[in-house]
Amino acid sequence: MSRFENRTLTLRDVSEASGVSEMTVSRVLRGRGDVSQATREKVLQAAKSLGYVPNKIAGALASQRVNLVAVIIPSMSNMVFPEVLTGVNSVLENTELQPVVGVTDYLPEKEEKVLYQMLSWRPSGIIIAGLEHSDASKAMLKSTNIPVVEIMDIDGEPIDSAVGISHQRAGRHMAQAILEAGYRKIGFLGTKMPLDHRASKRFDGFKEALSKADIKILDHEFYSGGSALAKGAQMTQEILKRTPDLDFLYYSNDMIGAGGLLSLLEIKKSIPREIGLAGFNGVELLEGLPLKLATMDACRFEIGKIAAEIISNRVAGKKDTYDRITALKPKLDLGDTLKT
Amino acid sequence: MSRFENRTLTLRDVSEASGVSEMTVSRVLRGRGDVSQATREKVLQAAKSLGYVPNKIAGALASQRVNLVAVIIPSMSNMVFPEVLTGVNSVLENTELQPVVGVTDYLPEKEEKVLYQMLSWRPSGIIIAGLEHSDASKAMLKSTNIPVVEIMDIDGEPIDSAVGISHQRAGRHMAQAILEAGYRKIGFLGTKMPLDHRASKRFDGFKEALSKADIKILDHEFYSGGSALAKGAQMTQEILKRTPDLDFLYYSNDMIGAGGLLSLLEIKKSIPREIGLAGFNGVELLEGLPLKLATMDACRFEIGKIAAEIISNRVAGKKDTYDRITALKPKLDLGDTLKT
DNA sequence: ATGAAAGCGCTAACAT
DNA sequence: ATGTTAGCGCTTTCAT
Repeated sequence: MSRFENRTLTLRDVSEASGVSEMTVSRVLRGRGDVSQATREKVLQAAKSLGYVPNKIAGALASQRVNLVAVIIPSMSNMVFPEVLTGVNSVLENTELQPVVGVTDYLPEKEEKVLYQMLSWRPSGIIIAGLEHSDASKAMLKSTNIPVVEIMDIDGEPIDSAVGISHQRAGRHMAQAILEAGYRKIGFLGTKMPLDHRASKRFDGFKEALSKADIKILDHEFYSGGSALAKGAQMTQEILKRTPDLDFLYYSNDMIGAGGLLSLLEIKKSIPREIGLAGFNGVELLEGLPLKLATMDACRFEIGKIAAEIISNRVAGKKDTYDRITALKPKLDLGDTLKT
Repeated sequence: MSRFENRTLTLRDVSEASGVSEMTVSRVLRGRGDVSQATREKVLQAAKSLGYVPNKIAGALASQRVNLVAVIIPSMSNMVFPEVLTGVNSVLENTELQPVVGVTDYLPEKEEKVLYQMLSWRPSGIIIAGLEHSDASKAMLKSTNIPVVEIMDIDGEPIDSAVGISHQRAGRHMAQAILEAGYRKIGFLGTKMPLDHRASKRFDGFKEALSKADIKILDHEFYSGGSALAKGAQMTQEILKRTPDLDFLYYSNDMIGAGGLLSLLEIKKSIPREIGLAGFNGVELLEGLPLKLATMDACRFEIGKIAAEIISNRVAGKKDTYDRITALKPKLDLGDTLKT
């Protein structure tokens, strides 16, 4: 292509090719208005024919501005976080800002590392899942003077601001709906993940609401790893073998709930009469099952969207349009598996 | 925290706090060996107590090295690309390199934009899905002198190197397996996505192998948008209403295949006797269905892993351990829905 | 509307 | 083992 095989092109190359100063080239390329039409065209033409791509590293260093937003999430592989990202993207697409994603695998040490990495790029904002962080992570987040939005959860004190739902409340509400429907012998099935604080909070809220009605969970089952659908089926069989008189199963996520649902349909259980089921998340993916699983929408897209709006507003210097804590209200969907 | 609320800390601050030159601080922080134990500790201590986070922007500019690998994929929301990313991560985790992901939504113009954005950060390597790119994208990829690995597909000429499977071959093989099993009245169900070249190639290969046996697809159905599970169910009902004597349905992905499978079980079709089914991708997510859908593994994790290895080897200056084109062989899994 | 000079915060290369 | 100097490729600021 070019004669310079071993280095990338610089402003200077475009400057020489177009016979205009580097400064003016820079102005044209950043789309600033104060350049004559004639020079603008000359420069654009030269840049294009050379195949010049600006160096953001140098630009960022000089301008002290990095149009990156760090998004730190625990996982990529379940349905929930990709949808949060879609929400983030939907907003950032229309701005100069660009999301950069880091994954923590639910490990605080990894969160710490990822956060440090991200901060070392001096992003314009941080969106990070959860309110629970290691001391070191908290220290980093606090001492930074860029906007920080903690997402998904609002049961706790945010460092800067937070957008999410109350998982305790979500658990309570599901319990109340189950009790109202007349179910009394309730089992819980979830992940063996002490570090998934939001799942724990849902479980806590759930048990709390039950105990107000003097009901206790009759049995529970936890899993880790493996295909969620298969695990859901397997755990369901096991919990029912051990405690056959259960009349309701609350699953900590829709995927294992769907596995349970399918396995119960196969053995011809009558749902929701004989046994009721509910999951959590509202994953659209699962629409199309023979019966629609009762669930609660976690407002994932909305959370991503609002978080990105907060960052983008702050970066633009506008005053906040959201409160320090934005509490979204998850909608309960009874589906076909929670009798009314 | 610190007295300097409005600027982030620099090497200079650490240098002053520790009474050591900036250069030595830099050496310590980059973990280079040529520093005495005493100074090393002094510096580390100072950096930690100040809460110093290095500025990679400046470091990258000075060293002309950016430890970023751009990963450009069409979508985040289906199961396939997150798993590729997991493969990429599994390798890059053990290196200095860090993946940065860009999403194109299967749109060539967006790919062009994302690629330009990525290149402007001067990454150390590029992993990009597919072999089909706009002329401008190709020009950018060609004129770059960093390693470029095109992934998922090998039916075509790579710019630099490629890792993937032949989707034409995958389609052919599935067709052969179906024919061998004795099915003759075959329907196809897929996405209405002319820009998903890999799906098209599978379809082409599939039709080609059928026509060698003088068989033509009896009917087909395309969809776009919506929940894949639900769409699969719906399309299946429709194609069978229109062409009731179909004895096999080939789905362009496992998700719609699963939807079809569930809907056929519900109307008590005998699978695989009365009608056979197959999908594509081998999504682990679906293990746990009442019947295991026949499918073909797309080697997603492996593809990501090898692509990252190629980049990481090249960056390390080692000579290539993989060929220009690495053809992975997808395994056919007959499951329970393709009779033998 | 255009240009010249200075410097962003680091690191390479060369002292000592 | 440690320090000094000179940039990296841009943008800011100040001239013209």
